[in-house]
Amino acid sequence: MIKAIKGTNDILPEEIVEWNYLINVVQKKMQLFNYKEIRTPIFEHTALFSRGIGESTDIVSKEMYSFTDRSENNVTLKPEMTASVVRAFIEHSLGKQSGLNKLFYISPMFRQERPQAGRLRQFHQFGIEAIGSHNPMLDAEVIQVAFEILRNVGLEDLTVTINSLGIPEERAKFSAALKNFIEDRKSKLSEDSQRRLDTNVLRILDSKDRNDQNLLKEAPSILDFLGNESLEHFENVKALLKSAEIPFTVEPKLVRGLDYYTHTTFEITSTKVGSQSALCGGGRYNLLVEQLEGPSTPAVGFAAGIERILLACKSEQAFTPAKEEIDIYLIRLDNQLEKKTFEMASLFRGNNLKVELDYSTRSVKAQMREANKYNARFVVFIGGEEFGNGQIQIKNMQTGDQTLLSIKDLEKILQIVK
RNA sequence: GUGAGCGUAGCUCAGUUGGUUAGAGCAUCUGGUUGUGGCCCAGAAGGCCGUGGGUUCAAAUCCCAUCGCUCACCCCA
Repeated sequence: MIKAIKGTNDILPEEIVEWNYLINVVQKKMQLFNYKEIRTPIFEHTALFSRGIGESTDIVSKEMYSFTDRSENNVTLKPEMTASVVRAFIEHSLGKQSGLNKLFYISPMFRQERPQAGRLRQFHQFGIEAIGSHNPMLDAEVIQVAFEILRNVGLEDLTVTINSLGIPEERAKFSAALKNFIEDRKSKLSEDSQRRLDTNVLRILDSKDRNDQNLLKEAPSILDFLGNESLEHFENVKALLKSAEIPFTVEPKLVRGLDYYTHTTFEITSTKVGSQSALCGGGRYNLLVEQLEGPSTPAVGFAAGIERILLACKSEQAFTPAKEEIDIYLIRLDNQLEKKTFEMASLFRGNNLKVELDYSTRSVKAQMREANKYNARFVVFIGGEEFGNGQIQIKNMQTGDQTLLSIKDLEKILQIVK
């Protein structure tokens, strides 16, 4: 038997209900905040991601689904959306048409990692890329959109953490200081963190190792290395979040793994989804557009994991989808009447009624059971003596009341059923 | 890439000092008198006990291998 590829999931009809609910909330919120949807191809030239995300990041160095196509192009299934959106922004000169582009997306992403709870090889994200403004209002707005979406789908166990990484010069100074601090304690660190000393010093900060965290208690804080402008930007963002009544905590150790972040970074986590607790992550990336050979343009955005959010919803029992029902189930008392049943179905469906019928030849009892299973509001009996007289029985499944009506009196039938 | 756990019916799971024909609940299907649901009752169908090898008179059960799944680490949504 051929099975789905490891780390990929079928989304069955039962689950689609939850997906649609979430996506609906996302679309409504995006509309309210005036974000425009953008869709980009599912794959891109590999160079876009290696240049955009950062050669040394884990995503690029070991998680990408890359291959060469028949024309010997190096292509990659997109592991995240920011690089693609920025590419489209540059390619279509969106910055020239409008000073500020507020974009959102909903799309599958691909990363070849070992799957676990809340981590898949094909997963789905929605997110925002707001390109074209330095204003801290936009940082705050982006966080607000993410937070409100999560709140609106019914999640309560949410933690918003924010931090600022400043500008590259400030980050470099901090990196050096941190490296210094750590070199002295190198031997006491976990193996993983010792390795990170060479690859990415900043990431030692969010090591999960308890001992590491203890050692890091007295480590320098990025916030002490920020210049006045960076500090002011950060203070502004915090003030705006407060005014929007979004609860947050400042976490100087929140560095995030992608190279392109500057200034604000943030994360929204839940304790309800297992080890992969980040439902949403994002921040400002003022240098990426330029780095991808576009005009120097500031930007800020986030990405949120749909599967993780749904996991959180499930464990918080955040929403209970409404029971599906159908308007009419057609029951034929006589199997000779298939054509007539089909015509009746067309007639009702033509009047915007949700109709179901039996496609096998089954007893009336079996058909009734099916009608019940489908949550039919009404059942129409076709056949028998009354049918010879041009009449049908309509049964209200809730009350059990049954009415005999003439087939030709469509007005009356619709009146009862509507 | 590293580590741990688990594979028995469509689903959730019972089933070892190795011993008849492998079970339950839910779901499915059919009945419970002429043409009527839910609840209830009766019955049916559904399994190479993940796969391959080994030990044994005898393996779902013990051993080895292999595949698959899950969770965790790394890292990220």
